[in-house]
Amino acid sequence: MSRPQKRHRSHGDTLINTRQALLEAVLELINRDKSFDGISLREVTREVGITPGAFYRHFPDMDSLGLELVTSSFSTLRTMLITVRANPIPEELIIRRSVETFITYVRAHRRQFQFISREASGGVAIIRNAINDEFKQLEVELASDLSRLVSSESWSEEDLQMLASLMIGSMIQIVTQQLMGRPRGEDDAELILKAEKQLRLIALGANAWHSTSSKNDA
Amino acid sequence: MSRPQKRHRSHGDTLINTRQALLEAVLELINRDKSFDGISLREVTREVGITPGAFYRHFPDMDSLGLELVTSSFSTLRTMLITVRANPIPEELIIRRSVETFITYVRAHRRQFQFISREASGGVAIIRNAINDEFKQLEVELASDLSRLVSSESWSEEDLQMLASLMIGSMIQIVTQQLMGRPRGEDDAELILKAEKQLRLIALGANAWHSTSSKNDA
DNA sequence: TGTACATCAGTGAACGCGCGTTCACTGATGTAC
DNA sequence: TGTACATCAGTGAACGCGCGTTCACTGATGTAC
Repeated sequence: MSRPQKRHRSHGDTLINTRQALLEAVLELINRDKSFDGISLREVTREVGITPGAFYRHFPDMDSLGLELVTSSFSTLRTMLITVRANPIPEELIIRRSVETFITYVRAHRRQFQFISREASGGVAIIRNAINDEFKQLEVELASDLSRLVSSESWSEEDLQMLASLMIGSMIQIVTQQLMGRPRGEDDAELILKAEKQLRLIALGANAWHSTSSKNDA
Repeated sequence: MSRPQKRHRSHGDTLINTRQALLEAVLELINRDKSFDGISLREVTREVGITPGAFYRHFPDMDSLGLELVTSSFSTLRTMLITVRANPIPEELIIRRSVETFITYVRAHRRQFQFISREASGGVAIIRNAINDEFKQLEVELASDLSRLVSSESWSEEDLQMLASLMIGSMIQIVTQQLMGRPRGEDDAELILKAEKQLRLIALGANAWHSTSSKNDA
């Protein structure tokens, strides 16, 4: 009924919404095959439907917006990991359940993971470093979790980090494939199976680890 | 003695050199923290020292140049893999030697690997896809190599692909860390050791694979 | 050895366009009285 | 309930700049005679 009516939103209420819309606009543009480095401030505001100048009411520059995306995306990822850990896991199904939860989350937050995948080795150093710090942090946390599960007698902290890094690295790899590749034969179900198998193989390797590692260290 | 003398190079001789210089200029800009998506044609010609229009004497557009970089970078990578395979490997040292060769090559061709790492999940779809096709190809080749090494009785082709993918994926991960991270504690020697350990753990997992995988497939 | 001609990498000027940033402004909302 | 004022998200015009692409041109080199 009311005609378009010039925007001029007020403070308080819609401030947060426009801010959010700016963040989501960047994710949307990433999803449309841009890299953060190649997205212009004007594109972002155009996507949201505000004038370029209005951007500065919310962020001092694009980098700040990017850093906030890193924080919020990893916050989503952490929420997921808490879910995985919280469930009392029926022993042998731990890998299967973890992978399923993981993939479900990735599907539900597709664009955030796409952002992380793409910018983890992207061209903007400040964002790339922020992402890799977060990953490093996750590895430390996982290593600490593993130290409780594994026959801890002689797993050095270094080896646990290595194992955690291998596990997380493999999952990143799989997710990146899921998010970036064109269909190309492989579909989601196949990737879930592949992720499961890779983790299972790593777990087998971990079991065999200490019976042999010292032997080979000649 | 002779003063600068306007360029106007001739055909035949320096054609190839300028072409090469354009390719290398892009690698140089990638190395200076840009993504391919964010590099302009003018930046590239400025780097080489020719006028923007002259670019078109060598490539129809930036994408074509990028695709040629993919091809030539993977050609380097293949050369390396042939080296790794050609050496008669003294049994137990296969992993150690392979990792050493790998890291040495990466160091020697730093900027090509940087390009591949960055653009494998970058914002330019045509280049991203070209890179991932090359990786897929490498996985197929490695799987074929592995089928000769492994007690081949009951390794399915699918499982071999999974194993190859895990191995190559881990190495990409390590290399990306080597090329993209700031120093941040970890130095090269540590990464070599980590890569070695990860491959050794994967190899252990592979050895244990078939005694258990069917059990768990309930 | 000398001359005429073809080739073609590179020049430099021009074009219209989208960029980031600034700034005085508008007008809807919230608050104080 | 009504009025005056402060707040501040968003406007719209302007700026100088770097962009990709085009085009007629220049001049060094290679080739034919």
